[in-house]
Amino acid sequence: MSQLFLTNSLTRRKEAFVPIDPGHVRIYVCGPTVYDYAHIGNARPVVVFDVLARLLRRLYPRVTYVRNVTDVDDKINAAAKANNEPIGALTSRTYRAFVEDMAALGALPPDIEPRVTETIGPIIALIERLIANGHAYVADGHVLFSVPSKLDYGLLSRRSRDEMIAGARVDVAPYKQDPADFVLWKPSTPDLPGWDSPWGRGRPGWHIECSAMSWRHLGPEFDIHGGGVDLTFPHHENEIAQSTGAFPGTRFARYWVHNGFLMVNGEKMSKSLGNFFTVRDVLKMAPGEAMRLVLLKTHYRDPLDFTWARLDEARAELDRFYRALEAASGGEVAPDVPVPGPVMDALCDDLNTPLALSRLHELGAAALAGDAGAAAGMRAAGTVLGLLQQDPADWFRAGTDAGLAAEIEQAIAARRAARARKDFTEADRIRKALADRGIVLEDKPGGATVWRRA
RNA sequence: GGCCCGGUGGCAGAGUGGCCAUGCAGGGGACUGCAAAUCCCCGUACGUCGGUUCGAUUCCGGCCCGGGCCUCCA
Repeated sequence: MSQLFLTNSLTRRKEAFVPIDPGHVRIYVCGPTVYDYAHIGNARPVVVFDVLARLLRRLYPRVTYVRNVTDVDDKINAAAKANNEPIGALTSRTYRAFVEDMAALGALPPDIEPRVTETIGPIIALIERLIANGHAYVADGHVLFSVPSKLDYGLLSRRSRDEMIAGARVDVAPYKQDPADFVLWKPSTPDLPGWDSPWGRGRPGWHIECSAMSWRHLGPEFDIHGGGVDLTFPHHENEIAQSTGAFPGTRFARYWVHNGFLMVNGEKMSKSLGNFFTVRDVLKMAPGEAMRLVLLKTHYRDPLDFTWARLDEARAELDRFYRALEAASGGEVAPDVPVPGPVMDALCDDLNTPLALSRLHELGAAALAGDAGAAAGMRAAGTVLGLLQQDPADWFRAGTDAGLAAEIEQAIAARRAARARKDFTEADRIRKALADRGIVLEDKPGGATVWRRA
């Protein structure tokens, strides 16, 4: 069995992955806050950790992958108010859209998708433990985490408490004992979501939910915690403080895995710059599989610059992959074969998807030369990468209804007749007319003509 | 200001102390009625200045540039 290596943000080094329980690997990833359609930056961790989960399932007998759904949040409250829509309606509608979009990107659902609204009990229990352990205090209706009470605070982000305060942009509320302290529980107004607690009606702070949900579903200590680099501080740092503070002697997550930031046209994606794209925007321009490939063409830790040219390039690469599958196996799905070693090795080396893809291209070249085994290997590799699982015919001709398909076949027949009588002007006119509608014809050696979308 | 990433050929993007990445785009050729696809061939690549070394894109240091975090953010 291949040995998996992962870059652990805690040590900043690539380490051999050794699970706590080799019989059951447990991973937690920060999921979406459901207040609006997912943007392409949201899609990156989903796809990256989908590949990691698929890989872990190949390597270990049992994997539990937990990704939370944040359905209590100030942004949600604000969006619901702006839309004049009940909060529950907004979150369930947005969650459904998220599920659809991520499925379009080929991401499998996690094993468990806990919601904050279903985790209030564990959140309160966790806060009570923190108070009992001297890491939290009640002040002015709030419960706050006492950062100075945790001597090891700042290990993940390598930031001392003094450095944080030097940033001077922390909100120094009067009820805080220390400027670095953060909210675990805060009072709620009657018009906003709230739950009864020992500290009155209120709602949880942002960070506590992940500590509570991971604890509930994976225990106080588990293998991998994933998320975007931008969450390293303060979110992940605070999660560690909360969880290890509530359960002294435990280490919370053993491996912290962070995906790099996504930019658009060299700039940070933002609504004000006009370069903000949702997954839906992209899906109007290209198949989800092409967007997935864009996300996997860059190593997960590196910054990724999204451009429409890259999306086109990814589609062109997939054309070649599917052509190879079609050439070697006629589109037949091969029986279960192992993932080719070179691909597996690349993925096990800190999820090196760009290298794995280059090896997929090498298999593609062999498949184009007629090597059916290479094609089967591509399919197998695709099960880990979440690519190449379609029938090539669907990839090349998806989105055309039966009527259009029949029309194209008619045009092909007419062109065949024209070619038979050497009327190449007419034959080329027919082909040009189809090309103008995005349909490309290919004359095969045997005399057959096939079509595909451009 | 503090902490942290990254700078590879037209573009994207791996990797390595001395020899091929890979893909896309481009040029030439084969094939084709012409195309498309495929195959073959081609292009001074490693931010910069020093250091270590027989030899550095690869190791070390300074500098320059880009980006992230320090506030909601994947």
